[in-house]
Amino acid sequence: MTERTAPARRGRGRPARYSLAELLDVVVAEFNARGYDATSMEDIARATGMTKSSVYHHVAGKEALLRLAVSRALDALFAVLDEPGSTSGDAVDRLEHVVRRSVHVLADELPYVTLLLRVRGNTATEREALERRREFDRRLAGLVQDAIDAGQVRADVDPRLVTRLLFGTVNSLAEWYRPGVGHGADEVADALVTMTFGGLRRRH
Amino acid sequence: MTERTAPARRGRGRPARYSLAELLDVVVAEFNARGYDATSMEDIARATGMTKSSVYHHVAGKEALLRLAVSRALDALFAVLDEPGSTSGDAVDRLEHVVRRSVHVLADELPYVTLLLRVRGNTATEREALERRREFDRRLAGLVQDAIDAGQVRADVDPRLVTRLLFGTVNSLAEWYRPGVGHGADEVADALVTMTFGGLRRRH
DNA sequence: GCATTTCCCGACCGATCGTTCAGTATTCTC
DNA sequence: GAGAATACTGAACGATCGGTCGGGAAATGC
Repeated sequence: MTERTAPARRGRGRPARYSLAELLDVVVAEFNARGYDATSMEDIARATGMTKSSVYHHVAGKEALLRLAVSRALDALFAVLDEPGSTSGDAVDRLEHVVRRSVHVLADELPYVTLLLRVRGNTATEREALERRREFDRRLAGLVQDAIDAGQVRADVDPRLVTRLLFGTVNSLAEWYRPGVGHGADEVADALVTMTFGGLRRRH
Repeated sequence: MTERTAPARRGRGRPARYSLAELLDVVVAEFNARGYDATSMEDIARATGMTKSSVYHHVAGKEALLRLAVSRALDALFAVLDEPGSTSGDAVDRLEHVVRRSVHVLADELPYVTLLLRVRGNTATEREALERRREFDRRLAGLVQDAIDAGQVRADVDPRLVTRLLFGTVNSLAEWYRPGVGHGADEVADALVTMTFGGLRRRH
């Protein structure tokens, strides 16, 4: 999305040790291990095997690395909303589709989404990320409202409250889900939908 | 719990501007606003109206402030497990009691629990807090297992997965719940139990 | 082989970090 | 009021922060 994930470009000078995407993978792992603020450029240099100044050859600075990372997560999440399953069909099915696909995005882009979910708003970059996240949450709330309006989700609970609980559950996956160990993303999505929609769907 | 919340002690010398508990309230608010690592002792001094060096008269250092704060949260959470409703009665009712009371603790001690949930393990203090959290989670998993063994919760989902989803939902409250605005803790607990237990309880 | 392009490094910058300390202010006890 | 006790301050500490810069290393194109 941001750049070709291939080793590097072909061209004139000395070949790079990292493509931008590869570099970002290493950096985001560091950010998540220690937290963005607690991770120094020295930490990043050590993790990449380069020196601090070499890192600055690839990116403008620490904040630019954060921007690249959270943008990747946000792009992946917003893409879910444009999928056919999110825009057509019964409202409750669209909602369930977005929930399931959000789980998969979280699993596929785990480090990037994890970083996004921890952004606090200290810098301009972080505040912009928070604003995009809020926009995403508004879209989700709209889906829940649609499902209630369609009479497919019980109406005796506040839709905004349901939205926060439902996607709070999804986001909490970032705290413990690890790809490859334990359950796969499909199983987790099944369990989550069973638990939450079991209580949300109108009995029939 | 940690100290008398009263203005200060009565005694010989100059009266203190803050009791330890009052100081901690201000500090934890700062930690949560910017994140622990991004909050400098200068920030804390400004928020309290004191100078940096005055803060050191009250506490040993920045890490000691964190330790006091997360201990308060952990003490409150563990206390829930010792309540009568958590130790007697049907297994599924004990589980529901712990969920509801955890929501209330999270609401009552919101800044402290929020801080606890964001601990990453950079220092010895943080790693000890993480270990206590893991012990708490183990106790929770035991409750879920009991409810499954008693045939009161559907057995076709992994108990550890259910535990993580269920209390992931509870913990996600820290991301948006604000006392005084929107719903009260009781309403949130009701909605959360309805949504999750609706899908968890065995149909009868 | 030589110019060009790209990548990378060592040394250093001013700012800020958490912390210390010697000293001053303010209060209580007697 | 003398003296003890507690609360607080200003200035400075070494360490580390994110970032800069000039130059050398390694590749391509001709």
